[in-house]
Amino acid sequence: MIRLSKLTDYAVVVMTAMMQGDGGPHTAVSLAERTGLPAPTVSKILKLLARDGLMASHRGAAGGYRLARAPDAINVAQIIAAIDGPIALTDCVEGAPGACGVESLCPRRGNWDRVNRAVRGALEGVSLADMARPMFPDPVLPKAAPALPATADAI
Amino acid sequence: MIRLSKLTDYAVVVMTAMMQGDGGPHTAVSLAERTGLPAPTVSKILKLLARDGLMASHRGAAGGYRLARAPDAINVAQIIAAIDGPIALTDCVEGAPGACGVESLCPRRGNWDRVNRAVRGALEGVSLADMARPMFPDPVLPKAAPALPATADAI
DNA sequence: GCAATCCGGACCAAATCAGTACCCTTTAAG
DNA sequence: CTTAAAGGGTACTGATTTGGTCCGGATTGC
Ligand code: FES
Ligand code: FES
Repeated sequence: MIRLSKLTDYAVVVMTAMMQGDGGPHTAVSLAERTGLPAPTVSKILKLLARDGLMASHRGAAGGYRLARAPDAINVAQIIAAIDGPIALTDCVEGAPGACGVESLCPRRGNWDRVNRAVRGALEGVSLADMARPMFPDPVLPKAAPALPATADAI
Repeated sequence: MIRLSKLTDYAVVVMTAMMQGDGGPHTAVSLAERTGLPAPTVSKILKLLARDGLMASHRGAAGGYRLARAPDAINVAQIIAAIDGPIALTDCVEGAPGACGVESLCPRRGNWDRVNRAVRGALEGVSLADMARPMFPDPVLPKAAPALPATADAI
């Protein structure tokens, strides 16, 4: 189903949660409470995001995390890259030669690259601000539940 | 790493292999020989592709598989959908409500949909014919090995 | 009728992922 | 200076997914 990992999903949840409130730093546990996610998991996510420079972390007694950039300067491609590693759909797109089993027989040894580029472009086009745009002024408040068109939408 | 499954990769290998030769049907084992993949696996792939109408199958003594459409009328999105199931990056994009754990707290309960659409569009833009375009006139013949720019390319 | 071929499902082993726990380092507050 | 509140890192385990294999049918051509 080509799904991205649940952690990445959570990362967006956490980051959107950080967008609200004053500019002060958020601690891991406070974010966990607000998102309803387990605290250790939130901590893990924040660490990964900080490692890639999407978060500014501040240690010590009154420390916490803060978004490193404005929400519209962060796109989902960056978030995915931080959690799941580089965006590469296949093995053979990497630098490592021999990663692919059928290497010498395979006709399109570099054509997935075209697909990669297309997907990456699509992902870069969506910013964190876009993801947070609708509903979130405060609590749940699903204004009549958008009623997704269900399966008819999946390819 | 948001990778697509190895089976999907193989599916493209098999399909490009089917593009060469006359219009006659290909048997599963002959394709296995030519691609170097294990025969049962090839069979499995062909079955999945046939189920989604990408292949025309013919049973019986002189049976085999055949591409249902012209190579440029098949895009990678369709192949992925056939092997991996519908292209949906997250649970909550599906029709099933309650699939997502943090549902009621989650702010962007339909915004991954935007990302999905973008990715799907990107995938639909690449056809099977595109994937097979360079090298394949006959055997391996890697004309000086494209030398992919390695990691610098991954996001 | 017989052999070749596809069809559909069940099945197992391996890899990956999610989640948790533990301990260390850093830093501000008192 | 001391202490406690935070993040930093790593390692482990259970659950889930994936890759690959197998087998007993159903179909068709000779
Ligand atoms: S799949 Fe990697 S070279 Fe063909
Ligand atoms: S992740 Fe599914 S509703 Fe939020």
